[in-house]
Amino acid sequence: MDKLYTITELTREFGISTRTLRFYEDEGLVHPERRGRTRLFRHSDRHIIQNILRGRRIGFTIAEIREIILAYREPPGELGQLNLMLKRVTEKRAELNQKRKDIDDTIAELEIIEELALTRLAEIGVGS
Amino acid sequence: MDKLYTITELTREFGISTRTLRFYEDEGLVHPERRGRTRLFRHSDRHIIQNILRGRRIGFTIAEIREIILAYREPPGELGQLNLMLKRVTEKRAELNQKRKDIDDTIAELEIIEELALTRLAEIGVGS
DNA sequence: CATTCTATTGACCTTAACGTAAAAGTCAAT
DNA sequence: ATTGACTTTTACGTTAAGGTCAATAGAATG
Repeated sequence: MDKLYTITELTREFGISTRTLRFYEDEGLVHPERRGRTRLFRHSDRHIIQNILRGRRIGFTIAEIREIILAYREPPGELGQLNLMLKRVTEKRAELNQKRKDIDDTIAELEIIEELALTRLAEIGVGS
Repeated sequence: MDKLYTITELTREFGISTRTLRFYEDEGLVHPERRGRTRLFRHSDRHIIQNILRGRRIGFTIAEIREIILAYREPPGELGQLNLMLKRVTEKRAELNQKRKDIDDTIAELEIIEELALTRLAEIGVGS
């Protein structure tokens, strides 16, 4: 089962446009085969698309996403590059931890807003 | 102690530009006083700026941030609006929970990358 | 075979969130 | 009174991540 996906199959599955997938190909993130001129995506492409969308949801740029994908594919051979990569990983992790905290704080704030609204609703509901 | 902040005090504290703060004023998020023409920011403004930056870090647009700020300031009086607001809050919370999961998954992935790199480093370190 | 989808390429267009530069005013200190 | 640091408004510029549109090409189906 080496299923190949057409572009519209994937756009429907992920709720994105064909333009978006072609853009990701132009950016070198994904490498579909060709039958004639039409693209056929492999499982690996599909998996990468999922990663891209995940990265997108948490606010990574395409450049950052590409960096992570590449780091996964081919860990650099040179010492300097490896140390640089470790530093970048540490930075990213700190950034993500900050975002986690921001999200938790915002959820807490949303809950306060929710309670305000519910209280207000109860008042109106009783009064009317 | 009703300290007022100048614009550059705040840009330095938060690591943002004056342009950014003026933009936030144009967007109606912040309402500094004026002494002559120069802006003087209150504590409440400073607090809102912190909220904006937090929202920004987790990828909210200015419009979304404004919506949250307004919801906090003045819970709507009308029933339809209140119900709409509750729906939006529920949506936002779901979105934030998804982002939390995305972040956790990405952190896990970064840790794999880190281990790959450390292993590679050990190999090189021993070999040289 | 003609038609009807669906895909492709190339080009220019769009939006948010500021950046940047110009021209000019304010204020304290030298 | 000039320098220097800081501020203002106005206005055009920029970048990322696609959107949109036109013209063309294959593919599939009646």
